[in-house]
Amino acid sequence: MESRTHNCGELTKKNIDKNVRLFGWVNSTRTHGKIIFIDIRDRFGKTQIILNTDSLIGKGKTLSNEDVISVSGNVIARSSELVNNNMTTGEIEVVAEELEILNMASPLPMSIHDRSASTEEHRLKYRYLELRNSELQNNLILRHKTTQVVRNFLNDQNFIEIETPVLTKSTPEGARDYLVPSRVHNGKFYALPQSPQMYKQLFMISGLDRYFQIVKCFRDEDLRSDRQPEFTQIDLEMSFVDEQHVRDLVEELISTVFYEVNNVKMETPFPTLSYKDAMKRFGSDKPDLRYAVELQDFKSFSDQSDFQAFKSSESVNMINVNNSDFFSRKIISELDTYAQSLGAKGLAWMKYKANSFEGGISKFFNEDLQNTIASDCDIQNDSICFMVADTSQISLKVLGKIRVKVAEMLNLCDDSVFKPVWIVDFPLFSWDEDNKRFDSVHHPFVAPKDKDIKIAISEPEKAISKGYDIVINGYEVAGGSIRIHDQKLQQEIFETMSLTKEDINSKFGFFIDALKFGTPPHGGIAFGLDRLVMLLAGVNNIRDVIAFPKTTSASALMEDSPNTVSDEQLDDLGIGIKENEKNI
RNA sequence: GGGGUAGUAGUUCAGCUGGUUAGAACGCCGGCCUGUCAAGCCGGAGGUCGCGGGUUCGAGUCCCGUCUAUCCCGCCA
Repeated sequence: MESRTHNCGELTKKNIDKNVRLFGWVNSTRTHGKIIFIDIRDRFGKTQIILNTDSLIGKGKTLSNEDVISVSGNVIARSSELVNNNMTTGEIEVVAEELEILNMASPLPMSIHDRSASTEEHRLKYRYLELRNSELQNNLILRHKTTQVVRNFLNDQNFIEIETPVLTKSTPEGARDYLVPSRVHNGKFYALPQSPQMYKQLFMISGLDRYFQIVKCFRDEDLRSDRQPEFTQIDLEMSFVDEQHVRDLVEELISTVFYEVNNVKMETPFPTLSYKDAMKRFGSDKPDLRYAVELQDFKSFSDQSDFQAFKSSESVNMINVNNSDFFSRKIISELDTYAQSLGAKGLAWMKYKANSFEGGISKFFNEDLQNTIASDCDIQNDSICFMVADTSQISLKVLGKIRVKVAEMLNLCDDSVFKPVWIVDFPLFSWDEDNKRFDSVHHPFVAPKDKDIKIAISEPEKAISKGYDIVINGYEVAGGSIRIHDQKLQQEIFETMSLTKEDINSKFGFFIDALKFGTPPHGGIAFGLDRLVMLLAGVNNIRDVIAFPKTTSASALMEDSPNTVSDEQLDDLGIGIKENEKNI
């Protein structure tokens, strides 16, 4: 095969009169009898080819889209009226001397120029074709750039990249594990890692000091637009640090990534919110700070009103947004339905126009009270208030989701703006009402604040952790903590979570054992790479930044996995499938 | 596990309160055309209306079930 002299995206006026050879796919052909235009495409771009001799035209007529061709010819300038400013190569064209069809393509089952012209089901089945689309290719290139920047940055900071096992051990905490049956040990199973948590802590015990890895993790839980069953973490851990050391490094890493990949300058230090404040002000532990709307405590006002339904509620919160005219009966009703689907009894509202409240529940508030509310809550004319009354937890959570929904409806989010925020001071434990026991808010290895070490055991619900999350534009992009390095405390934390001594020993025994042989203070963080790239790419779907993603039911439509296996394979593993589970 | 939306030609969609032979665009096949750039013009082929059942003289349309995709709740230490 002849050598390619240039790719399809690099020829410019500088190459005029050069003889070149291009390889690529037929992007489109335009036949005009005695002249044929072909756009030849590769990953780097498109170039217009001219066929204008009888033999080339004969060959050109047989071309169809996506045929793979090789063209050699001369680069010529286009006259000014023929320049195509939409193409980087639009100032030139190549007059073909030779055209070779390397491989003909069958008609494609989908358009590669317009992704929206096919259903996602169809696009996933022919993902290798969808990946010819430049938008999707750009996302993968962006992902590549991101990991390159991360590797360089961490390498410069003395981190070393170390791999951890993929066949590992199931643990009782956390998400459901993906299991891999063992042939050699019939009846036993490996688990795929939910994260390399214990391994990276063991690296610190080993004295490796600074570790990172860009690594696949697996969680067998139900999916969302920002969740895949297998996803990639940028995982890192460092020794002899406290929260501020990790956070400083992570801020530098993030701002370096955003600057080098997207040319976006981020201000450091990032703002910080306590978990408590985040819930109170935004009704979420992953608030989108691109819009200023905040929740307000409305209980003291509603208690003075005649609205009985609110008086009996533990908590009433309110958000206020502009553009009251946008909120028609229909839109309000949609929001009410949404609020109810989230567990609220309903969504109350009233509009503020010409210095008084109207509609919704406004009639329960007398004029004096209305004036007090307007001034105390800083209500502007032509705005609307939404209120949810319930337990504090439900009221905040539901209104937090309404806040996001309303911002979406009003287009308050600018995708070119990035607002990072640290969420800190999480509780160490949450009470699991179903199982009547304490559960880690992050995971069992998170250290309590120094002042809370004692109460972590005596009054677990009051202890605050050394955990921290990074939230950007409403997405939890990274989460980490300072870890427990004291063996006794680790043991006690497990016991606080009502794990039996046997369970602790069989699941975590090796790890607790390791802690006693000289464990340095250490901590780290893990980024969701897919979500980070999602933000950088300005898309709101994790599948758009993954080459071969799975559907929301965790199947792969292209290769049709998961799939059944032969009886021989099952026999080897000592596994039988229950009859009623077959063929479904 | 629960709720919403969608499934009709190769692809994306239209198809009204049930009624003759299920339409359009793009793609495909054939023809015309020397300046197009998602080229244009003329002609043609192409359908198990997701699947199963029911109601009806008659179902793409109504009812029940089911499958798939997607969004959300639960879930995701």
